[in-house]
Amino acid sequence: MSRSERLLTLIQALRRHRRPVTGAVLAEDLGISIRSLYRDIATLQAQGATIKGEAGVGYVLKPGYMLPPLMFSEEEIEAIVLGQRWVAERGDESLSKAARNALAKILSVLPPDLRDEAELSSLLVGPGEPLSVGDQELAQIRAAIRKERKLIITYSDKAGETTQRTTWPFAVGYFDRVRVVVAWCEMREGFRHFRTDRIHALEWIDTRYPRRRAQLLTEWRRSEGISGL
Amino acid sequence: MSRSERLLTLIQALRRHRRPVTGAVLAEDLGISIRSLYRDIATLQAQGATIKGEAGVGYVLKPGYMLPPLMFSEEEIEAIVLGQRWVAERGDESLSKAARNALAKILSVLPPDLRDEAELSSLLVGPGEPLSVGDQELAQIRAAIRKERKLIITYSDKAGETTQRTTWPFAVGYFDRVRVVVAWCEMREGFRHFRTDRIHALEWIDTRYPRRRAQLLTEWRRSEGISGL
DNA sequence: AGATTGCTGCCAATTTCTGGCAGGGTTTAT
DNA sequence: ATAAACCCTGCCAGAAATTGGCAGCAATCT
Repeated sequence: MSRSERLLTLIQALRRHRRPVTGAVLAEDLGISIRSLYRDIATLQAQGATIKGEAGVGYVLKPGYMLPPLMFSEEEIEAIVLGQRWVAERGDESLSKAARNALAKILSVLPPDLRDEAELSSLLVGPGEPLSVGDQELAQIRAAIRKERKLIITYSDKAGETTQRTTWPFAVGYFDRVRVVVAWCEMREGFRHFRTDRIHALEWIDTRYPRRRAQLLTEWRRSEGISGL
Repeated sequence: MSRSERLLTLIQALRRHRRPVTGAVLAEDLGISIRSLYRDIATLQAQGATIKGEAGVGYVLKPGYMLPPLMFSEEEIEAIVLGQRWVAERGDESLSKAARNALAKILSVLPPDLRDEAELSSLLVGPGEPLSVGDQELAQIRAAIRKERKLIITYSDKAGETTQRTTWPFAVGYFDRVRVVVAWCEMREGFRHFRTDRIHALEWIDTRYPRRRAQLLTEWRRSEGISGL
């Protein structure tokens, strides 16, 4: 196994363990000595991987995605740049920032001539309608989704009636003018859609909901007759 | 210089030359022997780079972007997935395909557990308004922009008057419901915006327009009072 | 036909990588 | 406070990979 392959294997090994892992265990996994492991960790860190090593504890990998070298066509890069510009323009503040960071990371590794090319990429995103109310809460909602946490929301439906519901949020739909939270509603015992601009209040309760997000998503898709992706 | 650095340098060296370059020249550039160069080329090809070598001619790199290993945070990957889904949904056919390919490339290199996570990413893009007319031509327009070629368009303005104009297209703006081609108009001697759904006919003439795309873009930005990006 | 160039196998010299050791520093547990 | 576990670095000899030269074949261009 080449060294560069091994580095990817190391990332995956780190990811498998949620709790801190000692270097000795990782070295055993990879079939290398501790000394080499330290060198590999250092190399990964130099490449931008966020591996934290604590004396007396072990290593933890800050959740993230390490991508190996990749080749994209011109048009694929155009699609990526355009997509990130759209998210930067239309996403909530936190997601927008992530999009700008991701784009900056990609651009920063391109040779200067290509970077200019991509920065000046000719695909532009027009400003959207002013952000609908409730966009600030979107970051919170996305966090709840990622952590599979229950969310109590105060919601006004189309008829104007306001209710308070405990929900299991698992997706956000981005439409041109509105964002919609897709969730299981405990009150109605069914899937419900909530426009973010009709959500008045959000309460995060630190309780994990009893189902897996992915499973809810596929079930909801089936119930709505939406094919995969 | 480590080998992996050198491989990136090689990509850049290949890109600088538009015409085929012989291995001997590249080896000279990098300060390595021909023999090692052949090995480096093979390694890059194995990593997905599209380098074509023809006996008696030399090497050419199919235009594209080679990215070194990159680390993204969870949120950054969410932004990328969402962005590509948006482009896949809203872009013209060719760009949409590029977005799907780019996404597939990224997903394919993730370890299985993360791939599921990303595939099932909870950020969804709603279907847009039905694609405005003229979307088929967008791929052509983008190609003209990339190659800095003149474009003769038959256009109906807001008042309904139809004219034929020779234009130098340099950007496309993506709005919620319309796409707008930004171009220098020879007839009006100024920057003009053309909604794609009001373009009736397109004629590609294989003449390069006399200005650089990037320069047109920055000038147009200044004239419109738009800050960079 | 001859020149140019891509491409592969082989092998010795060179360079890099590796693993063990020794020692220092920090955190956790007792 | 002491001990144990662990991260981290420098050093060095042995192991492994890389490199460059050579020889030879195939495809392409003039």
